[in-house]
Amino acid sequence: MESIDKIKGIYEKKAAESDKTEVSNAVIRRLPRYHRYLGELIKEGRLRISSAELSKIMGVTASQIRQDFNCFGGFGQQGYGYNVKYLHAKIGELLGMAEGYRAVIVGLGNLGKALATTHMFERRGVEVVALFDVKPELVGTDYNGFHVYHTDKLFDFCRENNIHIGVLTVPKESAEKVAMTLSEAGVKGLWNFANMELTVKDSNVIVQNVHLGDSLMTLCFGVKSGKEKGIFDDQI
Amino acid sequence: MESIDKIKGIYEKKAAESDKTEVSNAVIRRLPRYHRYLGELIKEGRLRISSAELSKIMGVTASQIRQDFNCFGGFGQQGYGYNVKYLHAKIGELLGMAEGYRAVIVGLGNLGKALATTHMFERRGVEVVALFDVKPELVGTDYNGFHVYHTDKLFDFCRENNIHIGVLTVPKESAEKVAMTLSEAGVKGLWNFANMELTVKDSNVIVQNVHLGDSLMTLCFGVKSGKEKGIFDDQI
DNA sequence: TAGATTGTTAATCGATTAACAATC
DNA sequence: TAGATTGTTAATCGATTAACAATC
Repeated sequence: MESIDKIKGIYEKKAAESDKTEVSNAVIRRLPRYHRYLGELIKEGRLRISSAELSKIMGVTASQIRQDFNCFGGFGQQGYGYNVKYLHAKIGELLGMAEGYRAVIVGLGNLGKALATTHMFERRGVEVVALFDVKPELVGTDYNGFHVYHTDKLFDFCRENNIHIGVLTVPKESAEKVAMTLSEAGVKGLWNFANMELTVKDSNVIVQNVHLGDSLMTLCFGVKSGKEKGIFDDQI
Repeated sequence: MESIDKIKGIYEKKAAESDKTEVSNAVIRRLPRYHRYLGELIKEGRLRISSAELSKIMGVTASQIRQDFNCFGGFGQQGYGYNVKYLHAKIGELLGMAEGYRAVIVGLGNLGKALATTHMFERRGVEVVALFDVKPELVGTDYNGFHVYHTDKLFDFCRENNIHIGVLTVPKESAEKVAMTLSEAGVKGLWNFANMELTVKDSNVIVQNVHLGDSLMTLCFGVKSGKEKGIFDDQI
């Protein structure tokens, strides 16, 4: 009896794993880039494109493009290629652009301001709901149409407003504390610009660290080693 | 005669390739992270560390650490481990921190200001020499101790001041033109924050694109797919 | 139908991990 | 010397590329 349950358990686990559609990180990290290029093609009025042509534009192999898209089921049609708009929409969906995610930006220094000013979030279906800072001259004001709250209010605000994403543009020293607050308030993703790696215990929170300094160093390495025309893309 | 020259050519090419010390991109991209962690260890007063302990701290395998460092020759000592300060210094050297690179920031919006304000550059041995913008209210002023020139002066300035790195925080529309100017003025590396991929023809220039939007999208994907505690690191 | 191009399997390549001999 | 830990080779794993049958 016991051993049958065990075997059943193993099978169920296997099934669950397999329909988890385990897509490799390598593929995931390429999705935003596909999305950008397809957006450009739409602007240019292109209706369809083959993996061969897209591969030339993007500087990757056609094989890789077809493999990548096939991780998520067929987006194309034999003999025709891919419908640009459809593919663009599908990848956008995969990336969660249609989920209506809501974000707060914590830390309104120059970087926080820069992020609050671009259209980066709205263009990707993420709504910035509020800004947070501790500086008395900022708290209570509006910036670019967003209200600035004191960071004391962060926990309650996120609880009450169903916030999915917290953007950390605070100084290194307060990053860990803010991350903790956000995670306890139920936020699901942290976009971390503080120059340190967060150790969030809550296993429901995922952290995306942005290390601009690392990017600069990689560029310096390239300059030093005099790489022939190299184009690096930052990602993850 | 011709065929002998041909063969000779092939051999010379092979030799040149082999002493190019071809280090994989995967390794290069990990170097800044090693450097950061070693910096932390120095702050903590650690004098030596084994690959085993470092692997625990950084969440990678000890094998990988030893392989990575060995791409550049032995930095450690059997039975002892690695001298933290020495290793930190060596990796810094590899990354070009001691090269005395000089940079200009072009585009003094919020992002340009953010970069001009952090100590990111000086901490990595890169000197910011000047800022550039086209806005009349900025041109001729100083920002955070750096002089702001009109972008018209970019070409001459870079020529005359031996600038290695150009930071592009200009709007998308002007990015391509600024990149061209910088590359013609002899700049060796472009750090591109404009939300587009540059096509620089000059094969002596390397471009590092920073796509913050891609990073945000990757985070959204993670949130959507409800990845169990995942920590992504942005890089290249 | 013939031509084009995907979806998908097989082959290759490269990167990571494991193992262990060298050596401090 | 014995113990520790690297440097390095071999084994494994995963990702990319090539090839081609399926099919629009």
